[in-house]
Amino acid sequence: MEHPLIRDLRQAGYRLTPQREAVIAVLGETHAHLTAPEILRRAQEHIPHLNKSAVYRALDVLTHLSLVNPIDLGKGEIQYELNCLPHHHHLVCQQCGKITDVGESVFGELEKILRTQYGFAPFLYHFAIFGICRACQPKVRRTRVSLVLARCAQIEQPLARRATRKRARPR
Amino acid sequence: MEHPLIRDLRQAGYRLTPQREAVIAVLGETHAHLTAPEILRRAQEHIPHLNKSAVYRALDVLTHLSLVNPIDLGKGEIQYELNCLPHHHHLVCQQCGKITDVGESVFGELEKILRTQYGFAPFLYHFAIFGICRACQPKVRRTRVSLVLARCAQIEQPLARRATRKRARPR
DNA sequence: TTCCTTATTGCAACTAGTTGCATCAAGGAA
DNA sequence: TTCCTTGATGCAACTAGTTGCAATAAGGAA
Ligand SMILES: [Mn+2]
Ligand SMILES: [Mn+2]
Ligand SMILES: [Zn+2]
Ligand SMILES: [Zn+2]
Repeated sequence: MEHPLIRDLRQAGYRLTPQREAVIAVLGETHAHLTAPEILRRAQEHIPHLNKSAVYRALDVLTHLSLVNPIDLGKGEIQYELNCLPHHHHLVCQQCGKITDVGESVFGELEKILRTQYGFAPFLYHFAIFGICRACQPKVRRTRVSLVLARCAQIEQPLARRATRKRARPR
Repeated sequence: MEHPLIRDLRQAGYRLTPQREAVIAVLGETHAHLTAPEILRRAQEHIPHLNKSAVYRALDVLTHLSLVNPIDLGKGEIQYELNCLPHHHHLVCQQCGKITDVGESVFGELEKILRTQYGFAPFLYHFAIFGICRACQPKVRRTRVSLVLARCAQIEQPLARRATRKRARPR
């Protein structure tokens, strides 16, 4: 019988092509977060001369059908995963990089407010919420940064990327 | 006297360069959301031979200091704005594209939960929340899409981009 | 099964964004 | 004011992602 994602794709009026099938297969083979170039590379094991445009377009279609979630964990790359239940979200510490998974219930109240007060039906599939984890909060200097105050204690440390570059070539 | 953002930049140990000053000036001149290429173009009116790397790196620094917010409204481009108080967020309808601004209070309960249950201090500066607006909800077909059900009524319509391409060349 | 419509692909040319390294200059120290 | 340290820039070469168009093929109809 047919993969449920493929059924949904067809039901939405899209055609099933070997290219899309390969992308779905790659995403179905793992529960990890994959970048588009990674997906391209793996899908080429199924279809050797698969073009990158087809992959990007397939990911667009699947994302717009909410069959796939795009994820930005602040690493400077977008990752993709199948949209599975139950949904989960990630707390990303800007200081140490630690990622904590949380269930979908944290958005319960937000969803209620948006539905009742705004009549808006939100898609709360997979969020990355940036901030400072418990362990890092004492380490973060209590600098007052312009308009963003107390409530949002600020980071003072240079970017991970820049720091890396620095260490790599101390001259 | 000194611009507060520049004071914050210095206080965090970064140097003030004409390049960074130009980027800050461009963002300060407008309250609109600007893309990196737009910022580059405008900043080159201040510094004609300004290099794009400097702009991207300046935006990185300002973002990591939370002086600037990067914004993804689902248009396939990242926009930037100064991080001003009071914070606001956007509800983006996936069906008609309508964008509704909401205040920061919608995240009140979420922030409380993350702080008390997880000890996590979130940065809730500027979010885009995707979903379906009140007006579009009747239009959205009640298709059951794989694992994502009832609660998350699904979109069946092709992407805006692809639709455009389609209309543009009906052959 | 064959045909037809048109969605989808591959491709090429493009824009966006990243990175390593040599050079430059901000800004603190003397 | 001059010097020095080292953070920041410019550049070039790269990867990531987008787009218009001609060719292809999915899948419905006959
Ligand atoms: Mn995840
Ligand atoms: Mn905004
Ligand atoms: Zn941390
Ligand atoms: Zn709408």
